[in-house]
Amino acid sequence: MALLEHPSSQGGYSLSFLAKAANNNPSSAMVGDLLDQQRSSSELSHVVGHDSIQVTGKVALSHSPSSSTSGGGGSSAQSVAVATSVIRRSPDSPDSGNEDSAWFLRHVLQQQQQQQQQQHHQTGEHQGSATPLTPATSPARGIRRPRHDSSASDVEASAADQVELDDEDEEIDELKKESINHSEDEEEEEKSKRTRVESIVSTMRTSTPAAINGCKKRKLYQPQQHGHKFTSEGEEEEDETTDERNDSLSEEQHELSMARAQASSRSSSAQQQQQQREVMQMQQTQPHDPIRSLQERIASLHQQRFAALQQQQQRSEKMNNEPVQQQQQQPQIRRPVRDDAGRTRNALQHHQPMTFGMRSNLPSGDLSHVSQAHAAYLDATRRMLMEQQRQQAPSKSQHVQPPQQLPVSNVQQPAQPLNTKEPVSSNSELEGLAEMLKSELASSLAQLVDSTLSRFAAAQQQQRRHVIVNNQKSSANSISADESELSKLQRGRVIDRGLRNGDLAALGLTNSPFLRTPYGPLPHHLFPQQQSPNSALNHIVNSIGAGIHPAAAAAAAAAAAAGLANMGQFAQQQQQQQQQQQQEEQDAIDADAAEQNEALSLVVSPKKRRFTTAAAANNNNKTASSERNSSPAPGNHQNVETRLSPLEISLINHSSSAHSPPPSRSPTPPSQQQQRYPVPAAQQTSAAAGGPPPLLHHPSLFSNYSAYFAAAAAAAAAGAQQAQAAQAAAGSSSQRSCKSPELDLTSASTSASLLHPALLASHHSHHHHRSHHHSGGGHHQHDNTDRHSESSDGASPYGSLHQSSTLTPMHLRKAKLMFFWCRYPSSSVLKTFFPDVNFNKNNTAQLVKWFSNFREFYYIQMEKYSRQLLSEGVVNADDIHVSPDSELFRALNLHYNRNNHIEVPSPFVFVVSETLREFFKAIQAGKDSEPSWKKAIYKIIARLDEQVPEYFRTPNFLEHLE
DNA sequence: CTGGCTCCTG
DNA sequence: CAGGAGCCAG
Repeated sequence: MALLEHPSSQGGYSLSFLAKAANNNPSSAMVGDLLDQQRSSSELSHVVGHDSIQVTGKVALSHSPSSSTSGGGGSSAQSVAVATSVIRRSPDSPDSGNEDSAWFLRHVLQQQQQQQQQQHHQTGEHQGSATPLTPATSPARGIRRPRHDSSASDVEASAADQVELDDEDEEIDELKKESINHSEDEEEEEKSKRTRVESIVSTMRTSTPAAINGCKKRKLYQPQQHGHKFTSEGEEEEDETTDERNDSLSEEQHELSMARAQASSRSSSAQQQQQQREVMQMQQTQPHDPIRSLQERIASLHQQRFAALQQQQQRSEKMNNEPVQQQQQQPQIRRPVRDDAGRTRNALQHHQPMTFGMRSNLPSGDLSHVSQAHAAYLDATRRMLMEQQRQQAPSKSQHVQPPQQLPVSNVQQPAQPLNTKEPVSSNSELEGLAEMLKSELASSLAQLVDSTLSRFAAAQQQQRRHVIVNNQKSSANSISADESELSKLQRGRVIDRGLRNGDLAALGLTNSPFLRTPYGPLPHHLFPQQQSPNSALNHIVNSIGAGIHPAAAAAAAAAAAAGLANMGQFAQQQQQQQQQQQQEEQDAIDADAAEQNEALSLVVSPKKRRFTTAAAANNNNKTASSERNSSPAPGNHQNVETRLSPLEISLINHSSSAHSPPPSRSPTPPSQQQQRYPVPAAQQTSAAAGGPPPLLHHPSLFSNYSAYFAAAAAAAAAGAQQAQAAQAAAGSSSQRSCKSPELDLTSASTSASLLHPALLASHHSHHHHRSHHHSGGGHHQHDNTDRHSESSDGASPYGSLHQSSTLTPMHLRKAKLMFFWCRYPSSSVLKTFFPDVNFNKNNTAQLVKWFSNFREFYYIQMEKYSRQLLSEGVVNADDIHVSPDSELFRALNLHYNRNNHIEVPSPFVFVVSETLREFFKAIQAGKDSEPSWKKAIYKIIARLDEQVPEYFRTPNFLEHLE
């Protein structure tokens, strides 16, 4: 529940920002949409892997501790319903016309036309099944999947689909009914979102750098998130804004925006406005350009997906009563949920809690926007097939129904996303379409990206940079609304991530400069690597990377590599790698997200230094963002809100809901549980219902990031070669850290997560030298340092790193921040987080001593506070809920996080509450009179250690700590 | 014996 | 926080 709080608080900001962004920066929103679309499209090919991943993630989540905590299901379901309702509404293009400016109206009209045309095209292409996948079908799926057998469900779904096409409004009404309170707001929001999206798309077309990014669909999501995180840096600003806007937009809007974005991206590459118009015409009439035709198809597919997702969500909401069904549905819903939840949350503050709950549920499924997208896509394709079959022979429709089972199949068969799903549908047509789309998208995207991006990227990049610079120059308050919006949006997203992640996300570090830094460098790193495979890819990557988010660039590079390279095997390998990396990265992403959030606060201090020019540029951007955040209240507010909100919410939930107890007693923090322990779907549902919210959040966050990371990883892998990837993985695995054996077990799944793709890439590029040295030189250093005084830093032969044997106050700060995750770090692990230190016996002991001192203070505070609670008449340890705004946390934060470099991670909040309970119980039992009565508590707390976010290993980390 | 931790003190 | 003492485990 704590997680929920964070998002909500942030959501408020994000909402306001979103609104601003929508009004002020339609382009950014467009970019986000484009990115999303691109991701989805690109992801399609790789979907299979993602799906499988998602499933696993869900399982893990469900397993976690939540079984005990069964309370939140209802809320989550409601939130889901809300999201779905929103989505449904969004599909209705006509409604979107509310936007302020005539311009918006134009766009809306155009969009509507486009949509209609697209639909027609789809139908024509797919044999008329194109009708929106929509809600009816999706819900049916949700039900179906669980039940598998029910032919009735299939019939309903088919009927629903038909109805849906004609009567989206009705669906909307239903949704409204479901979410009575939220419906009105949602509708308005949806309309506004649509309009925004349209405007954005139009702007995108005109401005389009984003479009370039959009080329690589999958990565787009991830990059966006990253971008959000890093928005402060500047280059990412547009993307972030777009993302934020997207968040605000309903899923349906997303679909539309995606389609539009794709079209816009292409058009933008060619020519902005004219292109837009052309695209519209193309869609309507016929696409002369293969790309456009592809875009249209994709857009239609996306729309269908979204519709299906929405339907599923809606049904899932309905199904909430039935946990099992919900669980089954979750996989498909996950992605939409995440987007919807996050965005809706931003858009609708009232719904925030609900959306959070939704997120939590969905995230559990998680990871996978891609998987969800795939599921949606599959659903759409299925529906199409179904319709076709109906037309031909009603009986055949049943075959289509099998799609419900698809989730399972997807899970089993990660390799072929589209194909796997299609087979389920049992229609070769779908497969053919999927393949066609994939190939077309890949080729078209690559070409488009190359040509358009190369042209526009440079100009756009320059412009963006200029803008960023200007923004940076201006004070945070004075900073353009866009930037502020971006930063806010980023925060919001970060929060979302954090929530989803549960573990690290809670930290709120997502915005942390760390993350940003990696991204900045990533593109550059990626480029060289990618260059080897394809020059074309390099171009794309370079253009994208320079102009757009690194993540987007990475994604684009990956997509380009996959598509252009033709290297079937090679591409496949990359995809596989990406998938694997994505899984691993998902965890890392969570951490990153958390870090980023914190980073924002940290960013506040402009002191950061960066070695490379690119880094400098990034830094500038970051600093600007940081300044924004810090100087204006927003940064602080966010932190404060997030901190307070989670605990408060948790408390509220506990008090209000019977189920409330979620986190209280579970030995391990929810986040850990989620990541580490695979949970059965059934459990998941229970967890979602009553379980701790954090778990659910993870998946959604992961999905976005995971895609990005996967793309980045894939790009890196492709370019850099597997060897490097292996090294990176090994390094990350070895680095990871913190101990608790029990947790480590879980880490097996999460181990990969530690590494951020971006970080890895950056590390490789920048610190590749280091890694080599580490293996060999590290020992030498130790030996030398051990005997001799720590004195000189010069010892390090490692050129890039200026190592010193002395631990500086900055190192102390970093160690303190690390304490939020790890109370009992092993010295070996600890050393890995201070690569700039030449460790010898002395400084190692010093570092260990620090943590010992940290613990001492921590336990003193805990004992003190627990005694206070006892004196206040608290009887039941389960009633103890620590609020981030409590005196205890103020004291702890003062100690470990004086400058509020990071937001207190939710896992730490959990640890604190758990520690308090243990102390409380021990004191209550009078054990404090016993000799070493604290040791038992120490053992318990030692088990709660989590891996320190991978970004803490970033060489630039210290720079971020002012 | 070493490493690591806790406890106590300054 | 750092030092020092004491305890414990490998």
